[in-house]
Amino acid sequence: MSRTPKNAEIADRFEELATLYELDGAVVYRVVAYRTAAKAIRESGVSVAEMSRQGRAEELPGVGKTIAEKVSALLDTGSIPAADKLKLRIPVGLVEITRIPGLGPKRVRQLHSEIGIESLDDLRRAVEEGRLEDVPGFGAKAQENVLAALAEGADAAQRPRTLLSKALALGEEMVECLRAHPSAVRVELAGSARRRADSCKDLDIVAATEDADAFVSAFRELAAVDEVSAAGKAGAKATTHQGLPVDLRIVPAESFGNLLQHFTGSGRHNEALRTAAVKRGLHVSEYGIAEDGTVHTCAGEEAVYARLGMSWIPPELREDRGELEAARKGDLPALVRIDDLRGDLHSHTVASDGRNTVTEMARAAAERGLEYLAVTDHSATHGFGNHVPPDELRRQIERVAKVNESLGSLRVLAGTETNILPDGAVDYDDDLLAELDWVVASVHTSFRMSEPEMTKRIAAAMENPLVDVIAHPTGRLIGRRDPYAIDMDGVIEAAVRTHTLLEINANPNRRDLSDIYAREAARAGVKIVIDSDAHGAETLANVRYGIATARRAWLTADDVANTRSWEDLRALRGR
DNA sequence: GCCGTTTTCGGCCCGACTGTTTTCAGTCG
Repeated sequence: MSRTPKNAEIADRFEELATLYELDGAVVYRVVAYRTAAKAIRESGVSVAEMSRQGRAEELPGVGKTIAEKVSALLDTGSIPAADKLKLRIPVGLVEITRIPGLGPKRVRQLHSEIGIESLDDLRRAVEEGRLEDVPGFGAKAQENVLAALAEGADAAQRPRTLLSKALALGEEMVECLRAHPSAVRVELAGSARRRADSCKDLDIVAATEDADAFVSAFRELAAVDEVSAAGKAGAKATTHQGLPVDLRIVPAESFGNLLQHFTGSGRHNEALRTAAVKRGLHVSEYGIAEDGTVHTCAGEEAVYARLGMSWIPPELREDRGELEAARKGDLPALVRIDDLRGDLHSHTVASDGRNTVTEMARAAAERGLEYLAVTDHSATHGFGNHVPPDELRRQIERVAKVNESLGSLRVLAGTETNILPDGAVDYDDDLLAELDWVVASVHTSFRMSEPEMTKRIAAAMENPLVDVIAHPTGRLIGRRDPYAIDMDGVIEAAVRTHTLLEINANPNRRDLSDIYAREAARAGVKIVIDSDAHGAETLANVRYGIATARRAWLTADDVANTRSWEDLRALRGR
């Protein structure tokens, strides 16, 4: 690899290696070890390539001497010798076949050894020619399944995920309706929606009820529910009109806590939780905690964690990123809450591409209980919506001053979201920027620069003492656009040096910084700003998704700059 | 292959579902 590979690229290579080992029949624990390492590499907030060069790769959980050496080899030579060797024996086409649901490593191996399948094309021909029937264990159903998967295309296994905002809107509405049902005892949203992940594969609802049949009937009748594929006393499976699968589980009230804990996940969190429990002689499942043949059930989640010797863990932290150890030691952070926010420092008005006036936005912010709102319309070279040329920005400053005279306690800050040009300059003169209360800078053009160029570009903007915060620092759109090539370690370093703040943009499509990067930035001492980037009064409420990301990033109120009064916040800046 | 509130060696989460091997291995979440 000639340039520095990203964590995701390194992780992909180890995922592939894990599958190759799996196809080769290696012991499952070795395979699991590679998958665990791949996940740690993918989720590292700092560059694993850089860590490896510093000889620090083994600091990653699940990365030991062997895998650290393989990372190093990958960086030096562009490939992992063990993978090259395996590929001589195992066609890489088999790796693709394992992505077909129902076809795991054992059965794919069998296809290879029995009838010489080496690729998806081979598999298609074999089914068409009826040769699958020669393979023991492959009946009519298996052939049907393979044909269906092939018909859906290579990406069949990668179903589109639903953005958290959409999943939550549906899930919360359903839960609210179900709670209103007379037989409802407890109803909670579980799964990735409860953990506030970026996106959700499905919705999980856990309920305790006095009349399961009536409750399931009510579930079938929910406005959001389209098709119900299975229903019984234990729950139901359905799909919403948007095609989002919903899983309802009905459980006895006395073990509601066990089930809620189990179905909230994540899988990794539960796995780590159970591994640790086994060492204390406890066996955890969704039905209870078994100890010496006795199964203890828990009505609430707190009791589950308490029995395992730790404090209750907020769902946003349940990703096996150190939360279990912290909970055992009583070291969990006091996560930032939406009520901690005292201001919003990124919003738009009709001056650029917003839908409301300064006054309307200010009133809406005041109604949300905020003390200050920065109006930060797009700058002169924005390229879509209305431009705000320097003269117009000066008029906006006057407008803001007038609104402040007529308004109650909320303070409107005159600001801008100025463009970071390809050379790192911003597109207003310093004289004008100096007249503003608050300057947001961000990238909206020339996304396809090389990583060093993009990093240099953003660092250069941070060097300008009048730039207070970098908005949506990676430019990602969840599920639609990858982050632009950028070295976040370099950006964080520059932020520390220049006292520039970094934003968690709360737009549910962005949530940028991500939880991973926000955690890394805060660890490095960078203060984080959580902004709505509202383009209308109603989207000021989007800060909830920014708070969700911040909580997933382990941030406390102190880590978040806009939990402070405006006077305290302005003192944090690099000006 | 990794790791240490039983361990530097010997373990490594738990249960449901599926298809088809009539007793369970493989796969999945």
